[in-house]
Amino acid sequence: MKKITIRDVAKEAGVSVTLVSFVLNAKVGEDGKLDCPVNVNTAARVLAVAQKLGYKRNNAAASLRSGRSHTLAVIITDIASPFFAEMCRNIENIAYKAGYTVIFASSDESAPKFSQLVDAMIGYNVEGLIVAPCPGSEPILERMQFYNIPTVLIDRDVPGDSFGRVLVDNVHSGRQAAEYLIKNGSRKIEMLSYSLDIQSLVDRVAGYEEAMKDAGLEENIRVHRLSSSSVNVEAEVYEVMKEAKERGVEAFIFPSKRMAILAFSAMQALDMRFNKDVDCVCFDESDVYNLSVPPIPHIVQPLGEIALRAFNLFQKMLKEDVPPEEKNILLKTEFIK
Amino acid sequence: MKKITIRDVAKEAGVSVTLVSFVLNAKVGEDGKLDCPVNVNTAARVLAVAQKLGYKRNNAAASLRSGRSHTLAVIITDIASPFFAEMCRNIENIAYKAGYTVIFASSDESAPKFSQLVDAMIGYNVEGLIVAPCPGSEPILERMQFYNIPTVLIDRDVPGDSFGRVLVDNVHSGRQAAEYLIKNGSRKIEMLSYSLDIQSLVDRVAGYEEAMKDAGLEENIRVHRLSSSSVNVEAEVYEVMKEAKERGVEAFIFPSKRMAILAFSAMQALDMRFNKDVDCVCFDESDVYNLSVPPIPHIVQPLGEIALRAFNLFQKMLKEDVPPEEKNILLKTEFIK
DNA sequence: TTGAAAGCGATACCAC
DNA sequence: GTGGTATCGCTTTCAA
Repeated sequence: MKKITIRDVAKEAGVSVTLVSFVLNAKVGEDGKLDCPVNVNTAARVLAVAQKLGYKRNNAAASLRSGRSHTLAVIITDIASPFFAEMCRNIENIAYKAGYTVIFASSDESAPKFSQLVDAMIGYNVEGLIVAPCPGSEPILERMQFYNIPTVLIDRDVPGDSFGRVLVDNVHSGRQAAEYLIKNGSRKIEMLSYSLDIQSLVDRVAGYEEAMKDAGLEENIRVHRLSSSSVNVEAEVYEVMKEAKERGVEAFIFPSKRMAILAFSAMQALDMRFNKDVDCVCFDESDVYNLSVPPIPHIVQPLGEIALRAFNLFQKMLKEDVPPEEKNILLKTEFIK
Repeated sequence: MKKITIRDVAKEAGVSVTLVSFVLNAKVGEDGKLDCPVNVNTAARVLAVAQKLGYKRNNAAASLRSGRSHTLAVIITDIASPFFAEMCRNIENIAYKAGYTVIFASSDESAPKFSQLVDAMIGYNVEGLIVAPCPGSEPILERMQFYNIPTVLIDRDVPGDSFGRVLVDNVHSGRQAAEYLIKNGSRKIEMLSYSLDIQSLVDRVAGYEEAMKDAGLEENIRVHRLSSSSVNVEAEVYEVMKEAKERGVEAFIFPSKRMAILAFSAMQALDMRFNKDVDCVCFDESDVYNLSVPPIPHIVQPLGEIALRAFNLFQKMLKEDVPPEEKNILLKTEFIK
């Protein structure tokens, strides 16, 4: 009921609060011994008393005094998206092992909410921020810079050379998808995309086009751009697939999970079968990919590595000035067969 | 760069720190006016100065002094599970509107990690905990009680009458599934489950059995219990489905997403088609359910409502003693056609 | 090795 | 309405 403070422990152990603080903050060295200028016996006694009394450090007080919070903020656009959820889990695990607590939040793609969140995080004295920026977040991210809080971008880029970045090479992933299909014998390979300029999709398309050119299949390049705003994307995709069937398209690249699912629905209606009538490579992760036999090959972001690199970069930025070449990390995607 | 404190604001505005604190903490009344004993002009000036200087409250200091943190902890078993991810998102949204920050963490079904997390949360002075307990968490949850921190259980139950609970009626959901299939004309309705005693599955099975009895189909009750530990569940499920096909089973209930996917894979291999050869009702949420036409009916937990009820219950418990009948909330599942 | 005492930045109490 | 100041629990000099 009553909170046990460092004073209670000190009194009970018959030492000063200073000693208690020393002992409680000492790191255990490799030899298993406490790394602090305190008599081992005293230290042991303090530890025992703290345990007995059920002492819990008051982080607010510690943070206030020391200026450190051992807290990392992660703001993504949508924690309910499987990609980000898995990302959060990875970051949390890594951070946890390093003694950090992580505060997650979703911006919901809203700049005002993002702004409020950033303020809240500053108020929490977070030591760093890992963020998937939403549209309009550039000026807000400047605030982190003002407070000198190391900030690492993931998933999406925004300009600014103070940020760290851990992004994936989407051009390469588009290439990877196309090359796989080419190697598998397809020639007429087409791609779905949005008419919107979403950078990751633009890059994937570019990679696809490069690979097609390299294979001398330049004439077969064809990208179907869906008007993502349309209420009737289903019909649009259906038309694309129907026409593709008539034209004898051999393979498709679906650069997002959403598009893949739309396409599969259409294919089902058109009685087109994966691996028989048409080959394909998808992106992201979905139960649907693993349902068919053989599973549908897909390309995923290396989540674990993004998380690890982002956290390590944050820690490095916290400690020292990191040169630009180390602050911009570009990872390759993973191809899952 | 330099942190702006309340003193800086006070000095710049030519008032005392007390006034600044009053103004900055005042709630805006319905009339848009600040609800505090401060001259409106002074208040406006203070607000303007704070804004100009870019003042951000130091939560650590505020929390230390006031004992309040406006922070809610949410510990679930796995933040990467879509169910929990969506749950977190809902809780975060609701809590955010109420002025709370949420700290999420996953226990990974590990009691020791859960214990560490709980200690960390206590150290953060969280005002409440919403938790999906993992096996072995009972004694750890007692600690929250010791510190008088309102605790609300979701998804799974553990004994203890100090906790709040927002759970779903799984017996009812099993019944719902069976009744739907019966109404749709099936008689030979069977169910997959695990040999393990997972309470939610046990309840769903019970509901199924009740509904079958009520419909006079007692003899058709059949529950296939998979040895969940088996490395070869796929083969096990395949056998069940194959044999079911031979016996002419008309419908299946798959009480978890995992089982549904296993079953669909097997069905594909056996050339059994949903809605044609066999009807079914699944649980949880998956892309797979929406792929087929018509979509596969499934039963989901009412996420938004669980989140809302859990948060409201936490707030109520924080303010006052809540009678047991209000502390135990049982919700109905949602049937999605 | 040990301890006394000075703050960290806010809030809360009390006096004006 | 307004302001002075003790205080929350801890870390951090500095001195012994």
